[in-house]
Amino acid sequence: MIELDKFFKSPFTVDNVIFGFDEGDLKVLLIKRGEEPFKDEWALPGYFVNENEDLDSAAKRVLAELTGIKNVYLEQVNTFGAVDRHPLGRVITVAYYSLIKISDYNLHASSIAINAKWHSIAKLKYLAFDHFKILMACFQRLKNRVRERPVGFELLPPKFTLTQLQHLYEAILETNLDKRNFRKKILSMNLLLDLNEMQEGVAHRPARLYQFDKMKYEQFLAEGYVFDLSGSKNKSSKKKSKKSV
Amino acid sequence: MIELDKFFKSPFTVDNVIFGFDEGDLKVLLIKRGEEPFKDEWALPGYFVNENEDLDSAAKRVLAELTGIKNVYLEQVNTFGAVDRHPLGRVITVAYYSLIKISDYNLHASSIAINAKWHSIAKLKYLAFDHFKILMACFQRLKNRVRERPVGFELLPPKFTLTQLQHLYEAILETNLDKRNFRKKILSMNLLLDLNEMQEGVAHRPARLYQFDKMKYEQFLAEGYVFDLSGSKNKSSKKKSKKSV
DNA sequence: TCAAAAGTGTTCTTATTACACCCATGG
DNA sequence: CCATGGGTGTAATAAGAACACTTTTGA
Repeated sequence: MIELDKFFKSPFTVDNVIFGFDEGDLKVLLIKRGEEPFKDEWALPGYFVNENEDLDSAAKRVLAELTGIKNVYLEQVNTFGAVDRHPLGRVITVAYYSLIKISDYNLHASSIAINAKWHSIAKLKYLAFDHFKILMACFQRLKNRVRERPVGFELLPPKFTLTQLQHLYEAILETNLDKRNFRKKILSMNLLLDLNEMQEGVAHRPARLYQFDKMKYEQFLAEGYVFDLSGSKNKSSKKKSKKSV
Repeated sequence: MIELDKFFKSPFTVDNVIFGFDEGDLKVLLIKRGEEPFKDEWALPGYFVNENEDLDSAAKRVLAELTGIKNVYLEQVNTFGAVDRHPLGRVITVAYYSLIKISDYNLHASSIAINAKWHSIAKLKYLAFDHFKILMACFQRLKNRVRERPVGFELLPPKFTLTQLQHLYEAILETNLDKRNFRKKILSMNLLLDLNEMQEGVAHRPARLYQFDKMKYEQFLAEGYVFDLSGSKNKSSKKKSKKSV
């Protein structure tokens, strides 16, 4: 029988890339570090995993302590274990991302959150540790996920307009979509519930409000449905020589 | 400044799902355990990570010690850290899969390999620890990968026939493909080099041999090419109510 | 001459793309 | 009455799916 104690042991952490969507922009919740190393630099919220804690639970705990939010979309992405990734010694970190509705998040709910702030992803260039690399890995995963699963709705308020939904997809996919083609496609999936309600107080024609029909999606899933959002491209989003054969 | 020593530490391992393709069947290389726990059960090859070893290096080491093969396609999939996943105490494991050409692998090359054997994935139902779950996660990842990157070629000998290639895709995707549509599609990608050589010694019309043109693929990649193998389905592969919108 | 796998085109159907104007509201 | 974003349909093109027979070889 092997003896576990004879092997190298390391502390390990979870880091959580918390995505939110606001003002047409994809954002990530970062914390300004209060101590060395990387004091006063922006970093991903994360913490050491406890002895009796599963990885997913640890990631949820990090999120709940920071935002007070539970019951959230959470996905493990990758584990970063470069020997020198932490200046004080070896620390392995398991990266997660989660999707929250910014409206649910109350910045002043917790004391930890005092140094937390939403940042537009597009503008970020650097983070403490290897966190920028981690962020990019999670962003890439989200990009892929959003095409094949209806996870985008996790980022929107329960009632939303089709234009909001389109802007969300455009922000995540970093592309432009054609309005008519997008609407045609998304409505043809029959996953949106038309609430027969309208926007109020906007200085233009008010838009219809929709809700994601989770029940229907789960029913479709059971029938072998494949969510697939690929089309509805816009001329201006074309890259060089796409040859999707 | 934080003190790393005050946090919980755990040993951690890498497990490597080594895929191979032989006789039209997708296989995985397993080891029969020589000691408790799970003595005499089949398990994934894996081992503890050393203090000065990156995760990828550890996964490569596991593969090299077992098969003697280096320079291999390797991808990290997920990290499994359930508190009770190892009966002797907490051990976190980072799962990788690798793709090798079975012809490159010499079973008798190393002493560890004495208890190693290729198993058809389709027939497996159980493995030691949580390794069956890990295997399934890696298989699922491979399924997704193979549609969007030309990784399948890593599993074939350098020269192969179109039928071998089709059978490989069928084994990974667990579906049937239409011969004519498959050929049309794969050839239209211009990623295969026709070697103008023929199979020899087969009891039927000999097939042309092809080679994957890696140079061309990398050139296409740089131009924004998107590898996408979706079509060429066969009637008999149709599932219930596919609604790919 | 038989068995076994190689090789090959066309038609139908479905999905994707491109594109421009009128509508409803608040200020 | 103006600015702002909401809402709508059609035609052209491209991709996917269905389908059957002839060829070449070794045994």
